[in-house]
Amino acid sequence: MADTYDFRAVERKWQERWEASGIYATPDDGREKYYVLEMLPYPSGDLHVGHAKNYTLGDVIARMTRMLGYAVLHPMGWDSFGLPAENAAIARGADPNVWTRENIANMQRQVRLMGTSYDWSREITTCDPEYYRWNQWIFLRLYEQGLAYKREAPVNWCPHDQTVLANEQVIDGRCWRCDTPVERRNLSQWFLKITAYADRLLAGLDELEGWPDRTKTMQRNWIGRSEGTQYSFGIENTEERISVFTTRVDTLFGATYLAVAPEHPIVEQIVTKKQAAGVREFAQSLRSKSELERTSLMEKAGVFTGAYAINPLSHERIPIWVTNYVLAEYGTGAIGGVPAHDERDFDFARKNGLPIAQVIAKPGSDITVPLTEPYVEDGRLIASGDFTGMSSARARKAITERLAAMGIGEARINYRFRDWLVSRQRYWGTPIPIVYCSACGEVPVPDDRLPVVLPADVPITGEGSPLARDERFINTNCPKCGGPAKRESDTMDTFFESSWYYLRYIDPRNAEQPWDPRKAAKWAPVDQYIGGTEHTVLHLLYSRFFYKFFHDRGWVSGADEPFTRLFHQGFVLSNGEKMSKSRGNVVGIDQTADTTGVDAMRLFLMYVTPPEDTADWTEEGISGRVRFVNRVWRACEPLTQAARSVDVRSMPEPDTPEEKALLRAVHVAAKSAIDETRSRRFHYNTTIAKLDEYVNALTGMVQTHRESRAVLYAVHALPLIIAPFAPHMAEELWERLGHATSVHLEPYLEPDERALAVEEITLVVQVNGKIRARLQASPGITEDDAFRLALEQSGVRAQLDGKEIRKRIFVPDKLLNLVV
RNA sequence: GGGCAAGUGGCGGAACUGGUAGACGCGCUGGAUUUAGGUUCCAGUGGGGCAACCCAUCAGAGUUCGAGUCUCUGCUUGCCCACCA
Repeated sequence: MADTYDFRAVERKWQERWEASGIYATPDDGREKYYVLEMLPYPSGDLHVGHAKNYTLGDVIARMTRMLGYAVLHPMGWDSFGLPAENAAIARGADPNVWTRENIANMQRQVRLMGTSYDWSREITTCDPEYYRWNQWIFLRLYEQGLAYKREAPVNWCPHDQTVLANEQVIDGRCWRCDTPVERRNLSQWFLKITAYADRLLAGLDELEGWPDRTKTMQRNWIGRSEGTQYSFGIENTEERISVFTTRVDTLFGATYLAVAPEHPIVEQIVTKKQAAGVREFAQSLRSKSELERTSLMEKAGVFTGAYAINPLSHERIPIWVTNYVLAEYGTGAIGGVPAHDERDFDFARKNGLPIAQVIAKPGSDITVPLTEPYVEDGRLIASGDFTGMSSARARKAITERLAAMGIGEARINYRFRDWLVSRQRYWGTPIPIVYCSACGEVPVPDDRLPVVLPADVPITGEGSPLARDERFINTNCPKCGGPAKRESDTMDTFFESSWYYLRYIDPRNAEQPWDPRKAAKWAPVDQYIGGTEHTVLHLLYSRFFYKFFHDRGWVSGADEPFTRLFHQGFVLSNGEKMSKSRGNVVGIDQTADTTGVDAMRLFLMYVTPPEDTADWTEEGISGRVRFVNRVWRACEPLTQAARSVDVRSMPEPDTPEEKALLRAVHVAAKSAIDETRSRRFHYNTTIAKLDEYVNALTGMVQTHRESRAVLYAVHALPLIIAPFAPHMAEELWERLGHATSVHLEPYLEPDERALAVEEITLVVQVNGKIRARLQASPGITEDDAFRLALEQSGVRAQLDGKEIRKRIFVPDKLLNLVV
């Protein structure tokens, strides 16, 4: 028996050699490009097998694509700004920079340990001044275009992290990082005008055929486009008007009250003396509540302001209420309450004894019976003045036109999502390159003074903004007038860095610009992006926004979407449970590399489930792949000398059915790997199953057919075929087969039609759809021949039993169905 | 409450376009090798029946010569959104 396979020695040997020889450098020749990218990791510490699944998938795709003849770009870097580094500083006095660099060093080591094929010459680290200077540069370009602006607005404040959050970072009213209920505060903050791209962000989704539908749907819902009408109600005894937005202007005649958000500025002006105390108390009670309490408070409540509005078409006088269910941030912060045709308004009107006036009739019913529940569908208008009798759709148009003619309304599109709040009151991030001068006001830092460097040795306490307290940093001179000025003390949301990093990889050492547009024209966009579902809205939406902006500036060409195809990998459980430090069940990379080997780990992760599904890491499961690795070694290694003489690019003719079957198994496996790659299905679990069959066939023959050309060919082809999955063992066998160059730079094994062809098929014979016989036959057998053979089968004859055959269904090489 | 996805052996899964359900692996059972354990190798492994056969892809209906796959209803699970006017 061959020596047992020493995976530790082999894996270390090849990782060192690949490193030294730089075989994974991105080629820049005439070959077609392919850009494979896994989402930029945050360097939080140790990697576990969950990370390994993500990087293995990307690596298998990169290696397969490389062997299929593409110029593959497969880079790696570190999303290294962010709160964990600061929290480490607060918790144990660590320097965020040192802490981050140590983590990066460790994670980089572990990523290499997984046998990945990254082009490390393109590595980027977002907390490097040479990276974030381009953050600042991009920020200034957005600023010039009016797409970055500062304004005071009610924002989400996390009291634990002591910073504001983007809307996208508030999950169920809680901070996405620390789960603390988020508060509302009125603060002056920097925003990026992502809403200016709303329609293009929506329309672009339709073009993204390589994206999961779920993800596209979630982005559509997040953007939340709704078409409607904005119009205004007059207020009795004043010149003031209140604007409302509605998608159902056809129900206008059914408005029986007007509801406004407590924060609406009009409230102060219109509230009557008598009602003032009650309204103030109501607004106060809401203000002191966290966002979470307010949204989970399903009970609708409100207070009458004492004021009345006038319906612009019916001229009815309706009361104005302050309510908790109208949101200040959406639409105009006020609505016309139509209880008969809206569930929320119905609910509210019932609780507060407000009238319910039906103005839409269900098609086919003329009679108006008192509504027991709101009728929210379209219908035909009743009791609606000139518009009575119209369909809802027609009335929406007609009423909008009437309001427009009166000068008090217009068609309007509203979006649910808000501009992206990008400033953070934290230290470990990119400084926002703006200076405040008492004479010149808000002044952008000129490009030639970038980067605005984040100062070192800043005390971090977790209270307030660290940079705001740092006199060395804050005090500067105005770039315009040279007078004393103050720097912006806020830093950027870390999602800013990750919104464009994939372009920096294309030209990572460019000192003149973030990237050369000519290089981007070649390498962008990313062809295959791989990452978790948690970034469905945040990172993926922001990146799409940035890319469209870059496209508009001419910095990228072609399509205006950054990621042509997107794949969400599933996560990894440990014995059915979520991996966590507190459970003590985290399966680490170092440990796995030492106990089972990296090749076995990679094979297992690709084999256990399709890559999009949740995988379960178990001892038994991984042992199956350890066995496989050893089986391959035992089958191939002893024959590597003998197999040297075989040309792997020229398949031998089989002499026996066994050899034929073996050659077929070889080519079926190769074809599966190629098909899964080209179809972008990536179900390599089925490929590895076919590799099992290949190795099983080979194992059965290596002892008895040592001299067989087919066996030696199968031995020689195996490292070529498993190279993307088990790169170390493949390389070792390849070397022992007498090759001086890397198997990873070889073309993949081309599936041979002769090997894939079968000489005998199994034809299923059914009677009335039930299987009664299986015939061995040559491919291409005719229906008549099949029928004749079928009638000779006793099982078929017994079923026919003299009955009349009414119909014959013949599927060539598959099945014959006789209907009696 | 709304939306989307999914339910196949003891387990992970295969069957991609309606055409041999359960490939491949894990586990389990028996045997061989071994001082023993482990390793390795061989055989078996959805349920029922002596057998011919019958029953099986969450449940029920439908379409079809034929349904794991298509349609409808219900159940279960997972994820996402939840006062967005």
